[in-house]
Amino acid sequence: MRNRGPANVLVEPELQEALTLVREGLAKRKTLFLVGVCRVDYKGRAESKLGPGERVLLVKEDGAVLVHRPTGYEPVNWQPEGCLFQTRMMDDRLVIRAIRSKPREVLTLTFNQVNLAAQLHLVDRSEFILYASERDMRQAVLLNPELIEPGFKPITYEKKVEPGFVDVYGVDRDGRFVVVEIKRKTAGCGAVLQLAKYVGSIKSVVNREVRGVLAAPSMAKGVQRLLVTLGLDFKPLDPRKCAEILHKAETKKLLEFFEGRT
Amino acid sequence: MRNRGPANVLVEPELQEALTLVREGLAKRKTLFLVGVCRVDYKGRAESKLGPGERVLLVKEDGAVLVHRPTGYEPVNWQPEGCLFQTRMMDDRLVIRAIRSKPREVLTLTFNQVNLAAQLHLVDRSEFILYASERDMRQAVLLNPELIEPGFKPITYEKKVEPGFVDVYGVDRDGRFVVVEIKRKTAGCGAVLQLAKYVGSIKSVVNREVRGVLAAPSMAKGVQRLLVTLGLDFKPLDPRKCAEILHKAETKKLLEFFEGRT
DNA sequence: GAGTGGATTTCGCAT
DNA sequence: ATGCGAAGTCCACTC
Repeated sequence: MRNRGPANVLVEPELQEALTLVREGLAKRKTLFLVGVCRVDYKGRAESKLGPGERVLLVKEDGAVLVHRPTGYEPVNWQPEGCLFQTRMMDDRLVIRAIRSKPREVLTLTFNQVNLAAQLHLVDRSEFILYASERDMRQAVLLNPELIEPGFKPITYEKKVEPGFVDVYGVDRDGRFVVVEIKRKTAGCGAVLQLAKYVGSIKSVVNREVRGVLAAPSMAKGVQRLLVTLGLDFKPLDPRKCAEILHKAETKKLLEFFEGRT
Repeated sequence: MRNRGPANVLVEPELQEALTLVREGLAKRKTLFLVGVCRVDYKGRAESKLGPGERVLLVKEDGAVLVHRPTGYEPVNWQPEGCLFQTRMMDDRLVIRAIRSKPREVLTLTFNQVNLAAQLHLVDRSEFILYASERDMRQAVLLNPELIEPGFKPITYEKKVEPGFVDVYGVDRDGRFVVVEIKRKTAGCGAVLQLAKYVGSIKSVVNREVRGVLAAPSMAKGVQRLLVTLGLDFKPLDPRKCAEILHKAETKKLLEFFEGRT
């Protein structure tokens, strides 16, 4: 039943056996999975206590720790990547301690019983692609300014002005200042008012014409009227297209990197 | 090797076997654990793609889903509690789909290979106690206003005033308005200035005396002088004691609930 | 149901 | 290092 195949798995092991597996896994930087009855104590930025119960412990290859109860999206206790470990038997219990130094935080699990223990080496090199975060859309606009309009030249982004942060700030083909407000999804009145505030704020400083462009996949109903009233422009911007642009740029960068290496 | 003991565990199963275990686990509302090579696709508020690689899938008893890569605190993809599942074989691959209705989000895992599959029923009834979040401390003050001072009567909390939000707002034994600013840890100058701003803001509105009380476990050095200068008060407030108060209140509520039922 | 603020938020980037 | 804003944030709670 034990130590079979590439996955090192123990079912209903003695605590001492589990300890051996845990130590080996930590030493080899493998992914650890432990299910059993444990107490959990955390002390650091805050302090928490959790009495005995059956939980799932996941220790990742980078030292991240997750303790999950049988319900809920969030871990009940955790430790971010890069922490150090102590393991030992104490009073017939298996104690696993994960220590983070900055800030100082200690997470202690005390197992009375282990039902399942596994030590796994996971190979995972694929790239994760998320379409359509606002940040990505801004990046795409900076890479391909013509997404806004022909001749648009970005100057800065996340520019701080009085009411907040301008997504992208630049000049158009005629040299007029342009404030671009990007929204990941259908732009509502809030986005327009925000843009108008930025335009007004910059206008009052530079004392010449400033255009405002709202870039979003679509507008909520009534927003167009508001835009027209305030003299602002709208430019449809597809999050997925933005993601493609970024993906291509990333691929190009990788290619250049490897060209530079060969 | 299979279906042994209380934990139903499969090591290096055929996909069809894994499917059976997954379906049984979902039907019986058990905790599911799957390790294997899979693709992950998400579509909902955003959209993401992740090519093949070895990952850990955790499905909890309330339908929460977590997909973890071998590194990092956060799941690469997930689904909050309460989602529905579809499972099937397609082109010799095991497909697990977790669907959330509001907002509409679909998470699809396509396994080429399963290295480890487990179906577990976890019993976990212990109460999780977190000492000292600011929110908990505020709650403790509302439950036991004498933590601030004898005769203190809270009126509202999280009261919006010009510069931000007042933690607790009330009247003292003499009917004077009191603004309470709670800090979870040693209060610095920032807390005092924040409190002073709130006091000033409210004073300008009500046009009579307003006291300010800083409630925190301790003060940073120099803070006392600042408090005295600004005419504000300090009240030591122990986060752990607050946690105890909340714990007792919760217990009392439970008792009342069960009394009401019998 | 929408909106607001906290979180042991984490994460990433800019200063 | 520090600070700030975004996040498929989640989560609890008010309106």
